[in-house]
Amino acid sequence: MVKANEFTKRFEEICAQKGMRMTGQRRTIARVLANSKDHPDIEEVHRRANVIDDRISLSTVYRTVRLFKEAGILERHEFGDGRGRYERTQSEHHDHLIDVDSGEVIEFRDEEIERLQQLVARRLGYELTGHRMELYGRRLRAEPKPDGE
Amino acid sequence: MVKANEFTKRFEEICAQKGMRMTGQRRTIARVLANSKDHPDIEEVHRRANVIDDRISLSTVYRTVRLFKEAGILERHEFGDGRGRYERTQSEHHDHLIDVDSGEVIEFRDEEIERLQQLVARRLGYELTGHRMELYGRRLRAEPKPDGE
DNA sequence: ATACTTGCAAAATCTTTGCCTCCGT
DNA sequence: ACGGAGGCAAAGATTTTGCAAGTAT
Repeated sequence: MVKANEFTKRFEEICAQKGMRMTGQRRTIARVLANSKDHPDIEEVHRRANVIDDRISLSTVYRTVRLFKEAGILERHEFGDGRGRYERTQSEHHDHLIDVDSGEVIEFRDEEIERLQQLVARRLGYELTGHRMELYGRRLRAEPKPDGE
Repeated sequence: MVKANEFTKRFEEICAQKGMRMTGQRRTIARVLANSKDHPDIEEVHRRANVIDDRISLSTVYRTVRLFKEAGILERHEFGDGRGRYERTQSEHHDHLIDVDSGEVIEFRDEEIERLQQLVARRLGYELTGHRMELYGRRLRAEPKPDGE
């Protein structure tokens, strides 16, 4: 919730800047994404937006999410299942570890890996412009962890 | 070409083992994949297979590729464009760097990153079962490299 | 009032599946 | 001959788009 307003504010700036209109639908979708701490797919964003306003169509969610993505304030991931999963861009980049049994997604950041990726790219004659990394794993032991799904 | 026969042979073993039939289509598709050093999508596999035998349908390519994938002798990647890209499983795992300008795919392997991925997973309480890593980059300078695409 | 947005339905992609025929064993 | 395999077309799943109507500025 801390950076939620920041997300919405930044989006409003971008809208104003590009002559795009700040509509109720966009505001709602921005709010949904700003408050999402997980990685919802489009259907899920649609579902959550519809809790606030059930007159938002799936197309609009697709179109709005595309806007956010193009504005760089939203990132798209793919975690194995076919559809795209979205998450707002954070100041600190991070990667994901997916629990192959539960589907749970854990975020992490490893400076050393980040550094090595730059290095590998340079060694191959490239300037790194981005990367995707997902680790898939199975929980070790049964540490007490009450949450299901 | 070195391991091409190995791929086909292994597939024939798997077929025999599971009571699956060694058909002309499968043989052809296996041959195409065995000889592909790049990362063709299904359409491309279909196209290449049709050069050898134009009576292979797209469905069959999909079905056969799925078989290969399930048998573990073929890997599926996604390099940003929506469709799946395939490559036969190599003895040595490797990752990919995608040239964001040309789409060219460069394979590489970095032991240190591999090691760190294991470490990160374990640190988070997981046993690493797999991973996906793609670097996206832009070529530095114009080093003499004769091949275009 | 203008032109950006939306909803809806249709279309576009990529992939899977039903069904009947065909072929490997 | 039996049952797996293939071709074809239809169906699925996800995402995009055309168009007429609605709305922010």
